[in-house]
Amino acid sequence: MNSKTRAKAGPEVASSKDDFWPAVIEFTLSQKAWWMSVCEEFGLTAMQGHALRNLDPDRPVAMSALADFLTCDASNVTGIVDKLEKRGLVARQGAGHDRRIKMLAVTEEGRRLRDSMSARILEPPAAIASVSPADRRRLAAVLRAIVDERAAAAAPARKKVVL
Amino acid sequence: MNSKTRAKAGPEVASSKDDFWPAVIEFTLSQKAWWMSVCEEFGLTAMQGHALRNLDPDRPVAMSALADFLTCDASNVTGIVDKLEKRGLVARQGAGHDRRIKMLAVTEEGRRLRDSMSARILEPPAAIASVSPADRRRLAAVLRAIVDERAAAAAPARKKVVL
DNA sequence: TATTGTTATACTCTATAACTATA
DNA sequence: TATAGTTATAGAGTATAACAATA
Repeated sequence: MNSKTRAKAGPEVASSKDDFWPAVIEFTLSQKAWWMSVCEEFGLTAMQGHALRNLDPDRPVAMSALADFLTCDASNVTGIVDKLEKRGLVARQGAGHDRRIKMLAVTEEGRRLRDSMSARILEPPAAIASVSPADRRRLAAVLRAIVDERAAAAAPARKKVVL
Repeated sequence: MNSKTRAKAGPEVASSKDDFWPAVIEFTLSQKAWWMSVCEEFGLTAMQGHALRNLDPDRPVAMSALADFLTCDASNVTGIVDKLEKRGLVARQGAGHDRRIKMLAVTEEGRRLRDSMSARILEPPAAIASVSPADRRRLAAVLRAIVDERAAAAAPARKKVVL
Protein backbone atom coordinates (compact mmCIF):
# COMPACT_ATOMS: atom_id res chain seq x y z
CA MET A 1 0.00 0.00 0.00
CA ASN A 2 2.19 2.78 -1.23
CA SER A 3 -1.11 4.55 -1.64
CA LYS A 4 -1.69 8.19 -2.44
CA THR A 5 -4.08 6.37 -4.73
CA ARG A 6 -5.91 9.48 -5.76
CA ALA A 7 -8.87 8.51 -7.94
CA LYS A 8 -7.78 10.96 -10.59
CA ALA A 9 -4.49 12.66 -10.02
CA GLY A 10 -5.26 15.51 -12.36
CA PRO A 11 -2.78 16.58 -15.01
CA GLU A 12 0.44 14.63 -14.55
CA VAL A 13 2.74 17.60 -14.31
CA ALA A 14 6.38 17.48 -13.32
CA SER A 15 5.88 14.10 -11.71
CA SER A 16 9.56 13.21 -11.83
CA LYS A 17 10.48 16.38 -10.01
CA ASP A 18 7.78 16.16 -7.38
CA ASP A 19 8.57 12.55 -6.59
CA PHE A 20 12.07 13.15 -5.40
CA TRP A 21 11.37 14.73 -2.05
CA PRO A 22 8.53 12.32 -1.22
CA ALA A 23 10.93 9.51 -2.01
CA VAL A 24 13.40 10.95 0.45
CA ILE A 25 10.75 11.13 3.16
CA GLU A 26 9.54 7.59 2.54
CA PHE A 27 13.13 6.46 2.66
CA THR A 28 13.64 8.03 6.07
CA LEU A 29 10.74 6.08 7.56
CA SER A 30 12.05 2.77 6.33
CA GLN A 31 15.42 3.59 7.82
CA LYS A 32 13.90 4.03 11.26
CA ALA A 33 12.50 0.51 11.16
CA TRP A 34 15.81 -0.78 9.87
CA TRP A 35 17.76 0.89 12.66
CA MET A 36 15.46 -0.52 15.31
CA SER A 37 15.85 -4.01 13.90
CA VAL A 38 19.63 -3.70 13.83
CA CYS A 39 19.73 -2.54 17.44
CA GLU A 40 17.37 -5.32 18.43
CA GLU A 41 19.78 -7.85 16.97
CA PHE A 42 22.29 -6.68 19.55
CA GLY A 43 19.83 -6.40 22.41
CA LEU A 44 19.81 -2.63 22.36
CA THR A 45 17.06 -0.07 22.02
CA ALA A 46 17.32 2.52 19.27
CA MET A 47 18.66 5.19 21.61
CA GLN A 48 21.11 2.86 23.32
CA GLY A 49 22.38 1.95 19.87
CA HIS A 50 22.82 5.60 18.92
CA ALA A 51 24.63 6.26 22.17
CA LEU A 52 27.03 3.37 21.80
CA ARG A 53 27.65 4.30 18.20
CA ASN A 54 28.67 7.80 19.22
CA LEU A 55 31.06 6.67 21.94
CA ASP A 56 34.72 6.32 21.09
CA PRO A 57 36.53 3.12 22.14
CA ASP A 58 39.85 4.95 22.04
CA ARG A 59 38.92 8.06 23.98
CA PRO A 60 36.29 8.66 26.71
CA VAL A 61 33.44 11.01 25.83
CA ALA A 62 31.73 13.44 28.22
CA MET A 63 28.09 12.91 29.12
CA SER A 64 27.30 16.37 27.81
CA ALA A 65 28.83 15.51 24.44
CA LEU A 66 26.62 12.46 24.24
CA ALA A 67 23.56 14.50 25.15
CA ASP A 68 24.50 16.89 22.37
CA PHE A 69 24.81 14.08 19.85
CA LEU A 70 21.52 12.52 20.88
CA THR A 71 19.87 15.95 20.96
CA CYS A 72 18.13 15.16 24.19
CA ASP A 73 18.21 16.38 27.77
CA ALA A 74 21.08 15.51 30.11
CA SER A 75 18.66 13.88 32.53
CA ASN A 76 17.63 11.56 29.76
CA VAL A 77 21.22 10.57 29.03
CA THR A 78 21.66 9.58 32.65
CA GLY A 79 19.03 6.88 32.24
CA ILE A 80 20.32 5.64 28.91
CA VAL A 81 23.89 5.41 30.18
CA ASP A 82 22.65 3.72 33.35
CA LYS A 83 21.32 0.87 31.25
CA LEU A 84 24.46 0.58 29.13
CA GLU A 85 26.60 0.62 32.26
CA LYS A 86 24.43 -1.97 33.97
CA ARG A 87 25.02 -4.20 30.99
CA GLY A 88 28.75 -3.65 31.29
CA LEU A 89 29.15 -1.96 27.91
CA VAL A 90 30.36 1.43 29.17
CA ALA A 91 31.85 2.83 32.37
CA ARG A 92 31.66 6.27 33.94
CA GLN A 93 35.04 7.89 34.71
CA GLY A 94 36.19 11.16 36.19
CA ALA A 95 37.63 13.76 33.87
CA GLY A 96 40.48 14.82 36.17
CA HIS A 97 40.73 18.51 35.41
CA ASP A 98 37.03 19.21 36.06
CA ARG A 99 35.44 16.99 38.66
CA ARG A 100 31.91 17.88 37.59
CA ILE A 101 32.39 16.12 34.29
CA LYS A 102 31.92 12.39 33.85
CA MET A 103 33.53 10.68 30.90
CA LEU A 104 32.11 7.58 29.28
CA ALA A 105 34.55 4.84 28.41
CA VAL A 106 33.65 1.83 26.30
CA THR A 107 34.46 -1.45 28.03
CA GLU A 108 36.09 -4.38 26.31
CA GLU A 109 32.72 -6.05 25.93
CA GLY A 110 31.26 -2.79 24.73
CA ARG A 111 33.98 -2.50 22.12
CA ARG A 112 33.28 -5.97 20.78
CA LEU A 113 29.55 -5.31 20.52
CA ARG A 114 30.18 -1.92 18.99
CA ASP A 115 32.50 -3.35 16.35
CA SER A 116 30.01 -6.04 15.44
CA MET A 117 27.28 -3.47 15.13
CA SER A 118 29.42 -1.16 13.03
CA ALA A 119 30.18 -3.96 10.61
CA ARG A 120 26.48 -4.75 10.43
CA ILE A 121 25.51 -1.12 9.85
CA LEU A 122 28.05 -0.58 7.14
CA GLU A 123 26.80 -3.51 5.10
CA PRO A 124 25.46 -1.55 2.17
CA PRO A 125 22.09 -2.59 0.77
CA ALA A 126 22.36 -4.48 -2.49
CA ALA A 127 20.30 -1.78 -4.19
CA ILE A 128 23.22 0.65 -4.24
CA ALA A 129 25.59 -1.71 -5.99
CA SER A 130 24.37 -0.58 -9.38
CA VAL A 131 24.82 3.10 -8.61
CA SER A 132 27.79 4.67 -10.35
CA PRO A 133 30.54 6.32 -8.29
CA ALA A 134 29.54 9.67 -9.78
CA ASP A 135 25.93 9.26 -8.68
CA ARG A 136 27.08 8.15 -5.26
CA ARG A 137 29.10 11.29 -4.87
CA ARG A 138 26.19 13.42 -6.00
CA LEU A 139 23.65 11.76 -3.76
CA ALA A 140 25.99 11.84 -0.79
CA ALA A 141 26.64 15.53 -1.44
CA VAL A 142 22.93 16.29 -1.63
CA LEU A 143 22.18 14.41 1.56
CA ARG A 144 25.00 16.13 3.42
CA ALA A 145 23.86 19.52 2.16
CA ILE A 146 20.38 18.83 3.45
CA VAL A 147 21.80 17.72 6.78
CA ASP A 148 23.81 20.93 7.06
CA GLU A 149 20.89 23.08 5.98
CA ARG A 150 18.55 21.49 8.50
CA ALA A 151 21.14 21.59 11.27
CA ALA A 152 21.77 25.28 10.66
CA ALA A 153 18.03 25.97 10.75
CA ALA A 154 17.46 23.91 13.89
CA ALA A 155 20.40 25.16 15.94
CA PRO A 156 20.86 28.83 15.06
CA ALA A 157 22.72 29.65 18.26
CA ARG A 158 24.64 26.43 18.62
CA LYS A 159 28.35 26.23 19.17
CA LYS A 160 28.87 26.19 15.42
CA VAL A 161 32.64 26.24 15.66
CA VAL A 162 33.91 27.84 12.49
CA LEU A 163 36.96 25.69 11.95
CA MET B 1 32.64 16.42 15.00
CA ASN B 2 32.06 14.05 12.14
CA SER B 3 34.89 12.12 13.73
CA LYS B 4 36.04 8.67 12.75
CA THR B 5 39.26 10.61 13.23
CA ARG B 6 41.47 7.62 12.99
CA ALA B 7 45.03 8.61 13.69
CA LYS B 8 46.23 7.03 10.45
CA ALA B 9 43.53 5.79 8.15
CA GLY B 10 45.81 3.52 6.25
CA PRO B 11 45.80 3.53 2.46
CA GLU B 12 43.07 5.89 1.24
CA VAL B 13 41.24 3.42 -0.93
CA ALA B 14 37.88 4.04 -2.58
CA SER B 15 37.14 6.87 -0.19
CA SER B 16 34.33 8.27 -2.32
CA LYS B 17 32.65 4.92 -2.41
CA ASP B 18 32.96 4.25 1.32
CA ASP B 19 31.56 7.67 2.21
CA PHE B 20 28.28 7.11 0.48
CA TRP B 21 26.58 4.79 2.90
CA PRO B 22 27.79 6.65 6.01
CA ALA B 23 26.35 9.80 4.47
CA VAL B 24 23.02 8.08 4.09
CA ILE B 25 23.06 7.00 7.73
CA GLU B 26 23.97 10.45 8.97
CA PHE B 27 21.18 11.88 6.87
CA THR B 28 18.65 9.57 8.47
CA LEU B 29 19.48 10.84 11.93
CA SER B 30 19.05 14.46 10.99
CA GLN B 31 15.70 13.65 9.45
CA LYS B 32 14.44 12.26 12.73
CA ALA B 33 15.11 15.57 14.47
CA TRP B 34 13.52 17.41 11.57
CA TRP B 35 10.37 15.30 11.71
CA MET B 36 10.03 15.83 15.43
CA SER B 37 10.34 19.58 15.01
CA VAL B 38 7.73 19.62 12.25
CA CYS B 39 5.29 17.65 14.37
CA GLU B 40 5.99 19.89 17.31
CA GLU B 41 5.02 22.91 15.22
CA PHE B 42 1.57 21.36 14.95
CA GLY B 43 1.35 20.22 18.55
CA LEU B 44 1.82 16.57 17.66
CA THR B 45 4.27 13.94 18.79
CA ALA B 46 6.29 12.09 16.16
CA MET B 47 4.00 9.08 16.18
CA GLN B 48 0.82 11.14 16.17
CA GLY B 49 2.21 12.93 13.15
CA HIS B 50 2.95 9.67 11.36
CA ALA B 51 -0.52 8.42 12.16
CA LEU B 52 -2.26 11.52 10.88
CA ARG B 53 -0.09 11.50 7.79
CA ASN B 54 -1.16 7.96 6.97
CA LEU B 55 -4.88 8.62 7.39
CA ASP B 56 -6.91 9.47 4.34
CA PRO B 57 -9.27 12.48 4.51
CA ASP B 58 -11.36 10.99 1.72
CA ARG B 59 -11.70 7.45 3.00
CA PRO B 60 -11.69 6.02 6.56
CA VAL B 61 -8.82 3.70 7.43
CA ALA B 62 -9.00 0.66 9.71
CA MET B 63 -7.10 0.66 13.00
CA SER B 64 -5.28 -2.45 11.86
CA ALA B 65 -4.10 -0.72 8.69
CA LEU B 66 -2.72 2.11 10.76
CA ALA B 67 -0.95 -0.35 13.07
CA ASP B 68 0.56 -1.92 9.97
CA PHE B 69 1.79 1.43 8.69
CA LEU B 70 3.26 2.41 12.03
CA THR B 71 4.74 -1.07 12.45
CA CYS B 72 3.65 -1.21 16.05
CA ASP B 73 1.23 -3.21 18.15
CA ALA B 74 -2.53 -2.68 17.96
CA SER B 75 -2.63 -1.84 21.67
CA ASN B 76 -0.22 0.97 20.96
CA VAL B 77 -2.39 2.38 18.21
CA THR B 78 -5.32 2.52 20.60
CA GLY B 79 -3.47 5.03 22.77
CA ILE B 80 -2.19 7.10 19.87
CA VAL B 81 -5.64 7.33 18.30
CA ASP B 82 -7.16 8.12 21.69
CA LYS B 83 -5.07 11.28 21.81
CA LEU B 84 -5.85 12.29 18.25
CA GLU B 85 -9.54 11.70 18.87
CA LYS B 86 -9.48 13.62 22.15
CA ARG B 87 -8.06 16.53 20.21
CA GLY B 88 -10.84 16.23 17.68
CA LEU B 89 -8.59 15.41 14.73
CA VAL B 90 -9.97 11.96 14.00
CA ALA B 91 -13.10 9.97 14.82
CA ARG B 92 -13.70 6.26 15.23
CA GLN B 93 -16.46 4.83 13.05
CA GLY B 94 -17.98 1.39 12.53
CA ALA B 95 -17.10 -0.47 9.37
CA GLY B 96 -20.61 -1.75 8.68
CA HIS B 97 -19.93 -5.15 7.24
CA ASP B 98 -17.68 -6.29 10.14
CA ARG B 99 -18.59 -4.82 13.50
CA ARG B 100 -15.25 -5.74 15.02
CA ILE B 101 -13.45 -3.27 12.80
CA LYS B 102 -13.19 0.41 13.64
CA MET B 103 -12.46 2.86 10.88
CA LEU B 104 -10.64 6.11 11.45
CA ALA B 105 -12.06 9.18 9.77
CA VAL B 106 -10.26 12.50 9.64
CA THR B 107 -12.41 15.34 10.98
CA GLU B 108 -12.67 18.71 9.33
CA GLU B 109 -10.20 20.15 11.82
CA GLY B 110 -7.97 17.15 11.29
CA ARG B 111 -8.06 17.69 7.56
CA ARG B 112 -6.99 21.30 7.89
CA LEU B 113 -4.14 20.42 10.19
CA ARG B 114 -3.13 17.54 7.95
CA ASP B 115 -3.12 19.75 4.87
CA SER B 116 -0.97 22.36 6.60
CA MET B 117 1.43 19.72 7.73
CA SER B 118 1.63 18.16 4.28
CA ALA B 119 2.45 21.50 2.75
CA ARG B 120 5.10 22.01 5.38
CA ILE B 121 6.61 18.57 4.84
CA LEU B 122 6.72 18.91 1.08
CA GLU B 123 8.68 22.13 1.25
CA PRO B 124 11.87 20.84 -0.31
CA PRO B 125 15.12 21.89 1.32
CA ALA B 126 17.00 24.47 -0.69
CA ALA B 127 19.88 22.06 -1.03
CA ILE B 128 18.10 19.97 -3.65
CA ALA B 129 17.45 22.87 -6.00
CA SER B 130 20.79 22.36 -7.69
CA VAL B 131 20.08 18.74 -8.55
CA SER B 132 19.09 18.15 -12.14
CA PRO B 133 15.79 16.45 -12.98
CA ALA B 134 17.69 13.48 -14.39
CA ASP B 135 19.69 13.12 -11.20
CA ARG B 136 16.55 13.45 -9.14
CA ARG B 137 14.98 10.56 -10.99
CA ARG B 138 18.06 8.43 -10.52
CA LEU B 139 18.49 9.30 -6.87
CA ALA B 140 14.81 8.78 -6.09
CA ALA B 141 15.02 5.39 -7.76
CA VAL B 142 17.98 4.44 -5.59
CA LEU B 143 16.21 5.44 -2.42
CA ARG B 144 13.05 3.58 -3.37
CA ALA B 145 15.05 0.49 -4.27
CA ILE B 146 16.64 0.53 -0.81
CA VAL B 147 13.22 0.98 0.79
CA ASP B 148 11.83 -1.99 -1.14
CA GLU B 149 14.84 -4.13 -0.36
CA ARG B 150 14.65 -3.42 3.34
CA ALA B 151 10.89 -3.88 3.43
CA ALA B 152 11.19 -7.24 1.72
CA ALA B 153 13.87 -8.32 4.19
CA ALA B 154 11.93 -7.10 7.21
CA ALA B 155 8.52 -8.50 6.29
CA PRO B 156 9.15 -11.82 4.53
CA ALA B 157 5.66 -13.17 5.21
CA ARG B 158 3.73 -9.93 4.94
CA LYS B 159 0.63 -9.44 2.88
CA LYS B 160 2.75 -8.37 -0.09
CA VAL B 161 -0.18 -7.95 -2.43
CA VAL B 162 1.13 -8.53 -5.94
CA LEU B 163 -0.90 -5.93 -7.77
C1' DT C 1 26.80 32.67 39.59
C1' DA C 2 27.14 29.21 36.15
C1' DT C 3 27.79 24.38 34.81
C1' DT C 4 27.63 19.05 35.04
C1' DG C 5 25.23 15.54 36.14
C1' DT C 6 21.56 13.28 39.13
C1' DT C 7 16.96 12.63 41.10
C1' DA C 8 11.92 13.18 41.15
C1' DT C 9 8.00 13.51 38.48
C1' DA C 10 4.96 13.03 34.70
C1' DC C 11 3.77 11.90 29.96
C1' DT C 12 4.35 9.31 25.55
C1' DC C 13 5.58 5.20 23.15
C1' DT C 14 6.18 0.41 23.31
C1' DA C 15 5.04 -4.69 23.67
C1' DT C 16 2.81 -8.69 26.14
C1' DA C 17 -1.02 -10.75 28.07
C1' DA C 18 -5.74 -11.02 29.25
C1' DC C 19 -10.12 -9.56 27.90
C1' DT C 20 -14.57 -8.32 25.00
C1' DA C 21 -17.11 -8.49 20.97
C1' DT C 22 -17.52 -10.07 17.13
C1' DA C 23 -16.76 -13.50 13.00
C1' DT D 1 -11.31 -20.99 16.75
C1' DA D 2 -9.70 -16.87 15.00
C1' DT D 3 -9.67 -11.79 14.52
C1' DA D 4 -10.18 -6.48 15.83
C1' DG D 5 -9.69 -3.68 19.20
C1' DT D 6 -9.35 -2.47 24.29
C1' DT D 7 -7.45 -2.58 28.94
C1' DA D 8 -3.83 -3.54 32.35
C1' DT D 9 0.74 -3.52 33.17
C1' DA D 10 5.51 -2.68 32.82
C1' DG D 11 9.79 -0.85 30.66
C1' DA D 12 12.04 2.72 27.93
C1' DG D 13 12.48 7.45 26.26
C1' DT D 14 11.38 12.26 26.97
C1' DA D 15 11.48 17.03 29.25
C1' DT D 16 11.02 20.12 33.38
C1' DA D 17 12.25 21.34 37.80
C1' DA D 18 14.83 20.90 41.96
C1' DC D 19 19.09 19.50 43.64
C1' DA D 20 24.33 18.50 44.74
C1' DA D 21 28.93 19.12 43.63
C1' DT D 22 32.13 21.76 41.47
C1' DA D 23 33.92 25.68 38.85
